[in-house]
Amino acid sequence: MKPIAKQSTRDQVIASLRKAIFNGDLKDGEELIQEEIAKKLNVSRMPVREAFYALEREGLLITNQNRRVTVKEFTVDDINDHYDIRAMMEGEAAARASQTEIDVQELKEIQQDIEIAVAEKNVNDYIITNEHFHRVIWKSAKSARLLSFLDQMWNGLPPHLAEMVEDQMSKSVAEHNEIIKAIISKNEEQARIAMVNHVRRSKKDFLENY
Amino acid sequence: MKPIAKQSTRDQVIASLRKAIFNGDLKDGEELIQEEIAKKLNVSRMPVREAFYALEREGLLITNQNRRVTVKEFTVDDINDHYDIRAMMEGEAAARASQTEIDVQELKEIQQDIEIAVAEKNVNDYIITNEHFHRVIWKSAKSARLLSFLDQMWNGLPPHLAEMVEDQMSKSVAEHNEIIKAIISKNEEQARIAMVNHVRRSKKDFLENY
DNA sequence: AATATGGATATTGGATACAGAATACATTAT
DNA sequence: ATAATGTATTCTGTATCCAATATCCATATT
Repeated sequence: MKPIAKQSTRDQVIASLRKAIFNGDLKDGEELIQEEIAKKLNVSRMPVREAFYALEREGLLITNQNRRVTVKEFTVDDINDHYDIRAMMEGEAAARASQTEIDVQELKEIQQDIEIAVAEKNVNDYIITNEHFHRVIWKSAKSARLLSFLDQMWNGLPPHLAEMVEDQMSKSVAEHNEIIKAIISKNEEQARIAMVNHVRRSKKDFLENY
Repeated sequence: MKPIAKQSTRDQVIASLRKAIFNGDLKDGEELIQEEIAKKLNVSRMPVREAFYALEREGLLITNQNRRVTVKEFTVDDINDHYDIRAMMEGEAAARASQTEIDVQELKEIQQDIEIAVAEKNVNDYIITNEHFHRVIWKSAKSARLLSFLDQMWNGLPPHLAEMVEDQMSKSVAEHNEIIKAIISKNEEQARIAMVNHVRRSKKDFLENY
């Protein structure tokens, strides 16, 4: 038996809003009204307010003084910036992970799950398992700051903007294998480079489909 | 005439709490009660709640489910981590800044102000001008993500833990000059190295006085 | 007709009130 | 006496209420 993961209303609202933004149900630049969202989600305005605030800090919403919040519009520059910084930080995480007793077996197993998802063209499974892969590396880097920032970035850009095309997924698989190889051989700089390349290539594909 | 910078109660509470933590008025591990803080600051619980939430995301407070928030206790590992990640990010910022049309004149002027503060042994002025110096570089790096993360880090560790000793301030001045030199010569890697060294040395001094 | 002014409306920010969860304490049973 | 259970208290989370502010629209003024 596992402990029950209680979720506050606020966190549920955050999840709902994030999902809606990622789905495209809430479009870029759209104005959100506390009461409307509250009514739709059948909660009071209070948790919605706190959710707005949280998502503003995450960079997904923009709030102006006493004015409605709007869904952040991402420019090409924003996306470039996002991926460049992410590449640096994920690279650092991979480099650090390669120097620790990271559970390579776990990584390999996740990678197999990813390959299954890709073979089945199951985009949803791909997204979940891919995130898992990255998170194992982040965790092994053993840096609270790095983890927190990577977390913010992972949630910080609506992925719906780029469709997960088949082509992209298989490229990803190959790149993950490069990362695993570098980690196994405990080659710090190779791990960094492999990860940076992986993220940079994602950026390119993202922008091409944008 | 400048526009009046209205500040929400929430933001004022955030500022008060941060200051209290940095001063040591709120000690590591201390439990905070929403209503107590609200009463002390003569506001309602609501802005206090949101301030708690914001400071939790900043890493200064820890909140447990339905339980009081506590002031984060920083271990030596946390401090090492903090400075290491900051070194990486500030290094990146300096490297980027060196490749842009950064206002070197402004940097030099700030540096002069820092030198005055150091000569006068005015710790408060030193803290303000030093932050200014760093922020100019961050801004020139032209990365919203980097800026946001550096901002979080700058506010993320209570500086009261280490006294600003005279010795440290003068070392800082010399290091800043190295950074300026590298930026003037538009030497990207040199700028990065100079900044990384600067932050790493700060860490050492911080830990020695800890 | 164009611009400014004043008031109505919409919406947010903050205070208060109420409900639910966690802890501490007392009481009971073994 | 010790452990388990029930109860009271404290504090947090959510809802509702009130006040302040911004926007919108109608009207007046030049």
